[in-house]
Amino acid sequence: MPFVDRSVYHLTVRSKDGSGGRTFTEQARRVQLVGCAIELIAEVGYGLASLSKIAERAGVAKSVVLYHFAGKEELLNTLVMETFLASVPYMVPPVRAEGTAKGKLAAYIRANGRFIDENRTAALAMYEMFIGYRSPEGKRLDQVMAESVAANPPQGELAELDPVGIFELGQRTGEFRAFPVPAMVMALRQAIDGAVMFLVRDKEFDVIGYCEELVTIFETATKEGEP
Amino acid sequence: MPFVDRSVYHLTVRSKDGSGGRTFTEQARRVQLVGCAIELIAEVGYGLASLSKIAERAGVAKSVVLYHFAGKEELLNTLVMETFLASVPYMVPPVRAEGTAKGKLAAYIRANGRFIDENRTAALAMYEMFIGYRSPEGKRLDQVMAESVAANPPQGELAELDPVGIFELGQRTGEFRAFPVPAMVMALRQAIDGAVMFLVRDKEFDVIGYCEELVTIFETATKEGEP
Amino acid sequence: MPFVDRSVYHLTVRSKDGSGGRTFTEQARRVQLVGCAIELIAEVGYGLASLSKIAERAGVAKSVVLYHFAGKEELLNTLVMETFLASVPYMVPPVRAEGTAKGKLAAYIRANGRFIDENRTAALAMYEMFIGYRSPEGKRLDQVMAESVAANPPQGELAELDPVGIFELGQRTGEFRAFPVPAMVMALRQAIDGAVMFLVRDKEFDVIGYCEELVTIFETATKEGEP
Amino acid sequence: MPFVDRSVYHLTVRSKDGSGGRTFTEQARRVQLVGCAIELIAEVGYGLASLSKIAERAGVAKSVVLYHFAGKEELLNTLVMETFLASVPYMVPPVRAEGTAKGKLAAYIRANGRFIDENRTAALAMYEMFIGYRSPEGKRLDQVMAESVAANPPQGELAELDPVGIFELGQRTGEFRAFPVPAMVMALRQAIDGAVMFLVRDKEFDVIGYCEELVTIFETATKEGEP
DNA sequence: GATGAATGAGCATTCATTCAT
DNA sequence: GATGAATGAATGCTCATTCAT
Repeated sequence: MPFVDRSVYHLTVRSKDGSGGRTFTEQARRVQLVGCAIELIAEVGYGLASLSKIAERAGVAKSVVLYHFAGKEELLNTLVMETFLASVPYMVPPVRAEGTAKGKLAAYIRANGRFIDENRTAALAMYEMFIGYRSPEGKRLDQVMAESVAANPPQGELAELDPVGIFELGQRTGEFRAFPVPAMVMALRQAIDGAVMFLVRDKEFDVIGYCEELVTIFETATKEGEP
Repeated sequence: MPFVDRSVYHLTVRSKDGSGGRTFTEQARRVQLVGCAIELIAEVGYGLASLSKIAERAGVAKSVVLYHFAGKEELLNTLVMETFLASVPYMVPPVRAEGTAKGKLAAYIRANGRFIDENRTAALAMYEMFIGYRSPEGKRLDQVMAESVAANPPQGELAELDPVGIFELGQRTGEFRAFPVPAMVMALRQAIDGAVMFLVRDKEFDVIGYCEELVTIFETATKEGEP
Repeated sequence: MPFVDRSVYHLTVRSKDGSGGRTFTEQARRVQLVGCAIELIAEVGYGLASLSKIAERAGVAKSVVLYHFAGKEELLNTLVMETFLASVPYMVPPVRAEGTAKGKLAAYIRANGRFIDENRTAALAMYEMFIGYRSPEGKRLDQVMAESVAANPPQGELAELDPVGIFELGQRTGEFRAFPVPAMVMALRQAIDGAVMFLVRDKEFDVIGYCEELVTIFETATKEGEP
Repeated sequence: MPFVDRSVYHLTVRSKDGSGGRTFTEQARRVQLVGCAIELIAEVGYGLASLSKIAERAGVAKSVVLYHFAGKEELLNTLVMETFLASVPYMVPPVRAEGTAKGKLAAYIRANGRFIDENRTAALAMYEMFIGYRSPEGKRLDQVMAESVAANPPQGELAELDPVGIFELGQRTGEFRAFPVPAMVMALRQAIDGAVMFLVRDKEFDVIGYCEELVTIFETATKEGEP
């Protein structure tokens, strides 16, 4: 799982003093445990992923998990954040490289597809988290993240993970017709998540091909002059 | 919730000997409990919906739930089947009334929208089930249903809940371009489920309007001559 | 333990609808579990009294305790309230029967002694609770009770468990000298609790005799003309 | 907390070979950790005072505590012994300076009051220990100490911390009446501990004033010719 | 039909302690 | 001297299910 290797970098970067501050062992365990959590959640879903099972999968005692993470919540937060950060290098450069909204849209879909294709387990786990997670107060992951985003908006690259900017650009330049942006965003995001649903059924599913079809669908659906 | 009243009919119909066979009280309790389960799941999600809370909401003892349903599994199966059956009268007649594939596609999306719009709680619960449910063997709801469908394919009306026939018809008649049907089905189904995701955030969301936009998107996306 | 038998009466009386409302079995279990909790706390102290050990002592599964009590907190509340209520018939009538403050003071000490003498285990458990208990927010039992008393002051008999009224009466009538009442209350209450400390060391300790000595001590210590 | 500084001296004195034998660092760490334990226990009680929290308060790793003390038990023993030893210079000289039993009794109460007044945190911690502590075999602190005292009776100054000698002296000289000494000792010790209970409720409580009242109470309660 | 009672498995979390470095 | 890592036992609690009435 290339995703997990890459995440080591991010874990280190994000530690308090900016220089690491975690020992090598600690770092490795955290990565291993996050990896096990990803695998487990991808397999059995968020609801059935317990700390015991994560520990079992990692071959350590349950208390080891709680030694390295303050609680279930922190482990999960880390896992979500890791996956998000891991997707940034997939998504941002290709979108930025395109000059037109149409080009950015296609790049966005293809990049997302590539990330899912190359991080199948992590993508599945994230999907499970999105649909199954509830905070202690009962909030869904997207609600929690929406609030967190409202509190301190993502700077720079992270902001570009949201396709809303692409659609607004296209409507400003006249490339796209005058559809309601939130509806188009939802349809697009859900359609992309459909790739993960296919993966659930078939681990060998052709994610790239599916996304090419999505490019066609959303290029025609947004084109000026339609319908 | 008009949906639940209607479901009484189906519950009766589906009883083993084909003629009812459940007493009126039994029937009423099952309906009541399924209704409570729907409300609870819509509120707190599948993972946090326990039999105790369902019983509490119904104002009966926990054991009553297990008297009327063999276990949590059966209650959930019933709830899913009920909701599917409840959607049939919304979906089938409008689609049948249309002569063209394009007409059927639009009718399908609008009918589905109307069902979600008029059965918000049930639609939400179903969505939660789809994402949170795992069978005792670890299978997701769609996997279980796919296998069940494979074992004994739905006859008559139920078969028409699947949009695959519409797309195949359109490609045969030349109305639609030559896209891969499974991809288009997934994109469509996921986009429609997006209406429920909006409902999660905003109970007053304009489902009908969103579905009109989907009609536009998928009419242009399927039209011959594109892209 | 006569105390526990008596407590059945109070448990019944205190139930919501005034007529019981708990089944006989439920009532019996609650009494049994409170009894076991009292014994255990008296033996090992509050800190080491876990639900598992209470259940073990009662010969039932741990979950049985949680079936009959909402949580550890409720079990403990019940136990404290039971013991308080059980002490009322010991304390109030003898104090009321006396006309003078001096007579009431002696009656108070002797009645408290009789209660401790005849409910050694419960008295010990209460003492352990008073010194060892911390609410989830970190408050001691006397703090919690002081707040609860402030919120809705005890009516009638319960109010008479506090010796402050006796001292104030004696100072009004001129029977007692002008000592600071809170200090005298503390000294008296602590001295009476000394009987329980003796019981810890020696189960056969002569509580009644000790209390007679306390009567002498506090009669001379309060008498007008002294020192 | 002057008490802790003074305790360094005692820690050194008590080390195995009688001549010190601990390095300065070792000594300082032990003092620091005992001090942190005192603060923590005074704040949250014995039951909730864990090694982790003590270490956290001291700003060291949890394992450091176990490096300097064989286990929780040894840390606690040290803490108790320290506090006892710290009280000796408060208690012994004033009592010795008095010639009469009456004078010694008053000096004992006042000296104890001064110690509590000037070592509020330590006094509170000790009180918490007395009520909350249980040895691994289930014995209370006073039981453990009673046995330890029986095994090798305190020599010299430490013996004078017990007021029993004062009461016996007074009865021999005819200053005091013929009360049962153990009862009077208990009443006195408990009444003095009442000062700590007041401190729990109010950190600014006038300990000295309270002890003056105790002097009055116990002078009249012990005086020959009474009641 | 309905329910009160009981149960064992599982959960997240805390804790004192051990050990290698 | 100090510490990071690991661990097993224990805690309060939730849950689906069984059973006798």
